[in-house]
Amino acid sequence: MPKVFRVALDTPLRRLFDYLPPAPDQTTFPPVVGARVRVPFGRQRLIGLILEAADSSEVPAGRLKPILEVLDGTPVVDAGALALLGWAAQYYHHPIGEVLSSALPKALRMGASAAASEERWFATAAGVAARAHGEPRRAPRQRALLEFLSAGTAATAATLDEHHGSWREAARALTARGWIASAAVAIERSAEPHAARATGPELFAEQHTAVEAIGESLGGFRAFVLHGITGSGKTEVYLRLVERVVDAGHRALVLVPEIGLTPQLVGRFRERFGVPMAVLHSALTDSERLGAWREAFSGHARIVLGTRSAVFAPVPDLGLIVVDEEHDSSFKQHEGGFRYSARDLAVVRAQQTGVPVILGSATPSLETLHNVDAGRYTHLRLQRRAAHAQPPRLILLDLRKSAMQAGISMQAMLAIERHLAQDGQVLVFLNRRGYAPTLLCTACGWIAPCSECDARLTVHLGAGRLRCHHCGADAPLPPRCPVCGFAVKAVGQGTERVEEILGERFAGVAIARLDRDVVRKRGDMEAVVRRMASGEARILVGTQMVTKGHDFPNMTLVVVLNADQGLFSTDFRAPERLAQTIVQVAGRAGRGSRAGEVLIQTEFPDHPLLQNLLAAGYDGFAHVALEERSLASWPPFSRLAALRDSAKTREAALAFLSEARGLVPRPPRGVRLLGPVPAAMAKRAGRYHAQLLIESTQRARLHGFLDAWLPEVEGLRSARAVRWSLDVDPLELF
DNA sequence: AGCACGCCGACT
DNA sequence: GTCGGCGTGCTC
Repeated sequence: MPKVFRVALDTPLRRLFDYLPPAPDQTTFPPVVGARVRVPFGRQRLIGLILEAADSSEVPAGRLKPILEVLDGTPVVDAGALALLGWAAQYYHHPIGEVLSSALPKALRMGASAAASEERWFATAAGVAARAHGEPRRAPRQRALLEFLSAGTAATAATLDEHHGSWREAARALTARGWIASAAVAIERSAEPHAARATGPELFAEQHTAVEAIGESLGGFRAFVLHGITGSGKTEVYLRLVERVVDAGHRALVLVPEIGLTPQLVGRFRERFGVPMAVLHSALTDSERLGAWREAFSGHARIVLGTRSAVFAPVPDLGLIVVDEEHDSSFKQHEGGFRYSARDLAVVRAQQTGVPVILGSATPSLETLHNVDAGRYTHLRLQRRAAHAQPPRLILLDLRKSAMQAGISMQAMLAIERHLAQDGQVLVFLNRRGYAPTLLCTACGWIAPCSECDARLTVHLGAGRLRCHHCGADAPLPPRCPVCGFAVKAVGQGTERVEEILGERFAGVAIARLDRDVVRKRGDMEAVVRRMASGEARILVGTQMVTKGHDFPNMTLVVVLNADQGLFSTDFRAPERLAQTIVQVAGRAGRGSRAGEVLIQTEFPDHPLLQNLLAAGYDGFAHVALEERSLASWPPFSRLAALRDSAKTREAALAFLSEARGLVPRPPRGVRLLGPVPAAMAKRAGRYHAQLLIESTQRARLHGFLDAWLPEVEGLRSARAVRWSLDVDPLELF
């Protein structure tokens, strides 16, 4: 046996810890790489993962402690998963222990068994003998239970529930006398026969070409961009390929954005395939998550479908990875310590595993399109819409020349009226929830501020509250100005107010709203979707949430109330986000046989971005945007990392980053440090935020620099006074 | 990150 | 006289 085991622990320390083998004992498994261990750590006992076995340690022998217990007989993290997690730890410059722990469900980190097991009850030899003598004589329930357990094989709790009602008390009494016992037994799942499954629709030529191209690559790595306009049938392409993979006895991993993992999508997969599926998303409870992980780990699930963190799910004999809506920002973890891109890691995983990966989107990210240009990804297009669907017509409405009613122009109102009269449904898109973004005093000009953020409080009229959308602060809506006592008024529009205005204007027409305030719990979103699908509601008002997933064949008009947020942002990604949002929301129109109309309200109808998007579509936009990125040397033509921090004062936040920068008065060739600067919204939730950008045109240079620099940054005294984090490939810059 | 140890203010 | 503030140091 190796003399020491190197263990990764869930601490921010960037190193492994060496332990001696456990004392010989029947209760512990032999230690192997990939198994969990319980170890002493300072005064604590932690669960970690064995990453290496070695014959010697740098640590003086006297300081080494033995492993207390090995929790797994076989690795819970196999060599393939370790390779991916190791890659991620290096690339995102994050401690391996924390990276590993983000890949394992909480229940496993707490010591739960990796294999599903269930409690089984059986009669002991003493029990069988006792029963033969007619025991127990005076307890009929106990006698019935003992008789039942003596007769057959070990019974599950479910079986006993069925035959003996409330049997637990009798079981306790029999257990006390040593006549019966229970044990946790691993659940053995028989391979389920492939149930009958639905056959898909016939493929269009383009879909067929895509399926064939990707199908030919099964068995080896290749990255495909499935670039298909909304309604062109990307999902059908995924389904066909997943089918091939599953039929060949392999397994598929499908990643979807946070909001995209709807019961609708899960239902579509379930209907299609009569095979077990594991579904992983953020709304699961710890035990549900453990259950889904076990389904994946055991190989019982043939398809693993999940959001961001599912990229780390165990999938034995993986044959294909799909990333749907690859441009979606929810694939990038942007909070907490370990900030990774599940889309990028999916490509790495596919490469390491030697399987194809499909990145699907109607609006691929510029990074992805750049990879196409560079020849790294294969571009497959779906340009035809299903059935006889026509592409929607996009029209800019000049707000400067329009009479307005609470943010809605007269032309838009008339168009809504017209489409309703023709039995169409209407989508009104506004990326701002609540009733109004501002509460203003009409006398003294006071504006309700958040005391903890550099932001205004949003009016939520229905709830009668003022809320901060940045820190969650929540206060009653004041009836009068707290400063001068005069009347206050809500200024500007949110979805709640738009719903109200449209309700007044189109009395008798049912209106549905879809935003984070409406969708609070499971099933809320489906309820809204059902109201629209049934035709009961005919106008849908919503935020970003409406851009994902749902098809309303009767939706003939889309109104974008405000396209201007983002036209003049300092964030270099703002135009990309705006173009994606407009194209995605426009794609909601006209999916049936009727042509759709899309009205975009703007004060800047001549803005090149909008003009270009209308004239040349998303492709034209992307082409120009990539040129601009290239000229300015922004990603994907350079690589970025952001060192961010927050502190109780602005000075402290800036001081740490300045010191960090001061460590390298002359950065290495090809690496630039930009900042530090306060964040755009410097104060958030009572803390001051700032950031320092690190830029390089070459990835290797950037990472080489970070490798050398970060340990020094970590050691700074001022690092203790702030909360800091490193974000590699940041999406949001300010 | 935890969790200790270690010295200086307001309370039973 | 103690309870407790968070500065500093360590974890195989």
